[in-house]
Amino acid sequence: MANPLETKRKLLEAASLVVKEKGVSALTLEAVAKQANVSKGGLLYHYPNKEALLKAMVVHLDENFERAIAKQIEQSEGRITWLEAYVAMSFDPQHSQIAESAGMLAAIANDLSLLEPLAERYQVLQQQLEASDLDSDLANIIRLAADGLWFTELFKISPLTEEKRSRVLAALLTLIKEKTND
Amino acid sequence: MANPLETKRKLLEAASLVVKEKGVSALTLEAVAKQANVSKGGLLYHYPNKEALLKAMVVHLDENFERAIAKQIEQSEGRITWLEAYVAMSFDPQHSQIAESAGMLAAIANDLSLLEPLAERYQVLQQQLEASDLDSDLANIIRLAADGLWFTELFKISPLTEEKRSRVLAALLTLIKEKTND
DNA sequence: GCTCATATACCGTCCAGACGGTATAGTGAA
DNA sequence: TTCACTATACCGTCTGGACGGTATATGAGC
Repeated sequence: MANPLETKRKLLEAASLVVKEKGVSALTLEAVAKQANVSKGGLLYHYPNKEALLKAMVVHLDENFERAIAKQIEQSEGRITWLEAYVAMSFDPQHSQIAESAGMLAAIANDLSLLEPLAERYQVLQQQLEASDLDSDLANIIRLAADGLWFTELFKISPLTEEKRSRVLAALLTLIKEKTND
Repeated sequence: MANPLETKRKLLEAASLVVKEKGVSALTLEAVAKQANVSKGGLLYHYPNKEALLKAMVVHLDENFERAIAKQIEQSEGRITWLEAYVAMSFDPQHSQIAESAGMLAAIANDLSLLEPLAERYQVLQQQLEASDLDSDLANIIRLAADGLWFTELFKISPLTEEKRSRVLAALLTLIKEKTND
């Protein structure tokens, strides 16, 4: 104990777990504290109010996503582009089901403005897009398709089967390759 | 008075307005009743509990969307396909900002399972898609892109300018036309 | 055409419980 | 002594919803 960063991480993960298992409406300070094996006072020591906790969840989600993309690009030693990594990431069941997306749900439930850090980040992503060799409109379409899949899966309203999913992913990646530099 | 359907409609619209203006967390029975100029008891008479109200909101959203698509197809006298109408609908600022989308936010906040009617409907939409003349993977991509735009706008995390928006829409429609029947 | 019962469409109040947040006293490690 | 907590008690507020009451409409029986 006496490691504040570790405790904070524990609290964030606990919060995500609560949302994942019991839904956003069950995300109370007490529930999070209990899940993290921390007292309510302890939780409030690190996050002075609920909003601070929610903000941290959103930031955490964003950082995770970006870290994952960067890692993919790095591992490929520069052979895949940012857009490809973004698409692949969005289609990765492992990632799209990751508990951190709970932060998004929680933010929506409590206050849409909590998503603002995400919106800011999106503007940077948009610049990445425009800077790519791809036709800008097509790049946008592809990005939106990736987002569409991510959202529909998050809300469980996508009827895409596992097989169709990977076919669509392949089609998207082909589209990127085909249209680059012409 | 004494027109239950009218009152129900009023309540649904009031609920959407509350969400739109004050956010999901402000969607209380009292707030809705007040906005609709109905007593709380009156609200409870029509929707016996909060969940019933939320369900009605989701169904309302779904019906509106489908009606709008059907109308578009009808007005074009069969010259535009279902997918085209779907895409156009999703890109229509008028519609994407329509208050009814509030039902979705409210459902997310309270219980994701309230979105189930939407999920069922999506399966029908999916069949419409597969039945089109378009290559199935491409059709899915286009549909996902439309969804992606809708969601990112709903959550206000899309940096697409008005101009870029219409360019992307045009590109999507061209894509549909180009690839139909080859 | 009048009476009376019943159903519909509400109104307004009240309450138990939950929740966010505060306060306080104490503990154990560095 | 300070940091990083634990444990518990408590407060004020809000919320869903139960409840009892009321006005109007409908319709049956005479």
